[in-house]
Amino acid sequence: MSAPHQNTAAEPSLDLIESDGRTLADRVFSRLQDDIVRGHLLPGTKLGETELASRYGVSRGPLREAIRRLESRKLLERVPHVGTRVASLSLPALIEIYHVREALEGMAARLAAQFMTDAEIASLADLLVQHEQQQDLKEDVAYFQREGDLDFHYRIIQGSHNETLIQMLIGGLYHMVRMYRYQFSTVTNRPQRALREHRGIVEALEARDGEMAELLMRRHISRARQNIEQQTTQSAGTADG
Amino acid sequence: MSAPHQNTAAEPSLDLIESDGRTLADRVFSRLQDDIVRGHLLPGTKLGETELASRYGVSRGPLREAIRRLESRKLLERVPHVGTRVASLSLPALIEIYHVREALEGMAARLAAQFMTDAEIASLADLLVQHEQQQDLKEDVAYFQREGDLDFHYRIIQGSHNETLIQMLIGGLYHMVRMYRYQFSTVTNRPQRALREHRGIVEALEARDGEMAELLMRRHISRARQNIEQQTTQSAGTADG
DNA sequence: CACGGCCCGGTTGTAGACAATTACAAGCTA
DNA sequence: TAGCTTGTAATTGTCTACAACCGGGCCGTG
Repeated sequence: MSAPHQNTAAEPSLDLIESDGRTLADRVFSRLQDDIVRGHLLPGTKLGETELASRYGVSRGPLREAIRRLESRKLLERVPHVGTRVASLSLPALIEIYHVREALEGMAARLAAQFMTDAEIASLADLLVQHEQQQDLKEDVAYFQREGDLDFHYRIIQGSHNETLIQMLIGGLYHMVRMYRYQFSTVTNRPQRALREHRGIVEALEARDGEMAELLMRRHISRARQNIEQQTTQSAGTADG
Repeated sequence: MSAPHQNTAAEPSLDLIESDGRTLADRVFSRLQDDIVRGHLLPGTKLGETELASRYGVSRGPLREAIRRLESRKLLERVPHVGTRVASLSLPALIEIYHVREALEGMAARLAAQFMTDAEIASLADLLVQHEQQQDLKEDVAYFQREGDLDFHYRIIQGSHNETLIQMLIGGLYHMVRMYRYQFSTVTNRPQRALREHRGIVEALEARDGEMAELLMRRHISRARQNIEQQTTQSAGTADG
């Protein structure tokens, strides 16, 4: 097993020597964020700078820059002179996020009804058809819930054509949502209903009915939140929306 | 005027040697942010790392960490291998921010009506009385517009008791709003009306009427945005809200 | 005279070494 | 034995030096 290059993928993440356009700090940032969001690094894990630096094959400089950026995204918690650990998201914090999503994505849906092009809406409808087929076939439902419906929400958010809004949701909140989903390996217990709600939203967009789109989106997210609250007061967590 | 210490305020920012609890990078971060927001560094200014480092009396390491954090707050724009410059906020971007504020602060007002303590609301009412007196005396109206009414909005935001929401508004958007105000040295042309609107919001809070508080706050911010749009299509900008 | 390639100064990106602070543990004292 | 003090190891914070990359000016050529 004597490897000339560091190409062996024994550890979850080792090499990022190959150079694209981005800088080392950028790549470490992406890599670390992915490891956190996908649950390779569990919440509360202590992150030693020296260890991480050698693990990713970079010096501590770029690593620290990546840490700083992840800290401002609330994915890492840092205490001066003490250390960095992976942020542990609490249930109340998650509920807060869903409340904010309700306001923000409701707004996004309203703007999307106004600004999305016909082509974008048609593409979104196509996506929904794919989801319905996957749903019918019972084929990898987990995938649908994990990434599929995020695509749905992403597209509507970007359809708002409001860069500030897009940045706040996709660049900020959604990392936490995704992290939560991976943490609790949650598969919604109401996929049928969620899918119906998605379809209703698309229909509102097709009708260019902004108020209706906002109403339905808010209701959709609100129900997802209520679902989380219900499930978690009993045992394990679950979400969609 | 030969000063033994670096107490002379000739340059906008020179010394931060005195050590409190925080780390160097943190202090540089605060200092830089302040210089940007208050307009000591004008939008579009090229920021050389070496020059800045010597200006603030630190090495490039802490400086770069501060830059990275300001970049994720959208106060700096960075291009790899090229350089960093102060973000120049465009009018469309500002309008976007006000649209988001409308949704977010409307939500904050609704939550504030639910969660603010009686003491907090009373204190807010006191603040408003102070503003009205300043207003009556025509005494430093600029101050009222610059910082005074921000206090008003800050308190309601924090009254929401939703940490995510607070972070997004006060930790994110409001820096841009403040920067805009300093840039255009804007004094609202409708202080009377803005003050009346503030009072209406407080009354809704006192009545614990969340829906009314949200409605009034949204209307308040919407009017401020319309005011900006009107003024800027003609000549200089102005804002409140 | 215009255009393209090359060289050079300067800036940013990265690495490694040094200093400062914290946390833990062993030893001393009451 | 309990509590405090102090010493030590390890980690983080900071600095200096080196390497890689970009931009602008110069020269040669069509």
